[in-house]
Amino acid sequence: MAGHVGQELGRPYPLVGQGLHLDAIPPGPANGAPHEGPGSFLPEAYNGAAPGQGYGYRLDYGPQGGLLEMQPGDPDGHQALLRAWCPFPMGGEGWAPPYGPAQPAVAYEGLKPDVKPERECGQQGPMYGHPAQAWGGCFLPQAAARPLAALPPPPPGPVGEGGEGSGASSPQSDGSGGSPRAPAAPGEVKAEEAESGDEETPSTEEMEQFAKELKHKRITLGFTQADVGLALGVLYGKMFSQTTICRFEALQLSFKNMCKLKPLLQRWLEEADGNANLQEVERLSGPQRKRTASRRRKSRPQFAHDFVVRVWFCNRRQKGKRSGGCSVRDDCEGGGLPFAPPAQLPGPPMGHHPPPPQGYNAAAFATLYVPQFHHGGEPFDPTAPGPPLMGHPMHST
DNA sequence: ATGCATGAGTA
DNA sequence: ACTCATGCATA
Repeated sequence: MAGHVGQELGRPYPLVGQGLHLDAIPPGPANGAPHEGPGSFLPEAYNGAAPGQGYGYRLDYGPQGGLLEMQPGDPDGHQALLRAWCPFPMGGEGWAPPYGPAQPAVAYEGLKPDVKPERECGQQGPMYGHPAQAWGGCFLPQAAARPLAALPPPPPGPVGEGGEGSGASSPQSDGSGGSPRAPAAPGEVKAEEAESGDEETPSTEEMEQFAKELKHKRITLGFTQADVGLALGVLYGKMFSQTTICRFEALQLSFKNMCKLKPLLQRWLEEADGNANLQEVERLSGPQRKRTASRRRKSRPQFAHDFVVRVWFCNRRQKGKRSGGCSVRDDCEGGGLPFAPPAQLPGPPMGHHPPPPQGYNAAAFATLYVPQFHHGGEPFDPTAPGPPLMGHPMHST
């Protein structure tokens, strides 16, 4: 379950590019409330457990974060949207943890090779003059890591791995100690590799090539290594540190490890690249419907933030009406609040956003992971007053 | 970008 | 005891 959030196969909603993109919200540090766990900027923050339904993501805008949940059958993702953020204190009135506390999750086991890697040789070969651990182990062709495409659909449940803490927590699928060595000699045992692309055990050259490409595109797209590491967490439930991404790019990981990470990074790359292209296309496709001209274009982070705030108010009004009896149509207009907002909003509304984590490139990250909202095929600004938000069920309070 | 530490898995 | 994956802290 875990480790599989956002996997394309089972992912109910696509990432940026088609309709609503809720499966990834830029993680950020908890706002205000100094508490650990959910909401804090930790890997665990992504471990929204969703036993039996949908996929969960912590939306770190609130003090306790929020669970962004997506479920099949909610094509527009409004349900998810409305559940995206809960302004109420955890456990407090109005708050019902969708799935309970985050649970320790398993790693991205899908990438664990089914077969024990077999070393073909035991020669030393610290490639690229890097760490002693570099390029250890190699696979025989049939021992290649399972292609991502063959991974089982993301079973519902906690995502990612429990906190990485300081030590490693990755499952050691191999453990075979042995002299590091480059993978199979190019061309020798990797015949059937061609068709499936790179999901098969790549050759050293391919790996180098990929690492190079990754770095290049990453930089081109404006992402930092940390961004990528975070993205993997969001997309696949297994977050990686800047260090790891850096080492991957520098080919400083064991070959086996490289093989394990490659599919994830490859997918990230495709995702990021694809999105970039899409945006370019949209940009070039001319001035379609101009958004409300007067409204300045918001940055995506701001956009997402505003949306959250907006939903909060909507829910709040709705709640008020339910108890107050007012039955006037609520158009979610920003003005004329039927009641005064709480003196202190627990989330983004009143607080200020703490600085993003080190190396976190919010702008670039948002470009790829902040959802874009569409309504009837047309993109719309959920922070704007109007129909789009209306009529959609709200998160039960 | 990398030295060092850590913890899981293995022999 | 040792290998390995990984992250933190820091240069």
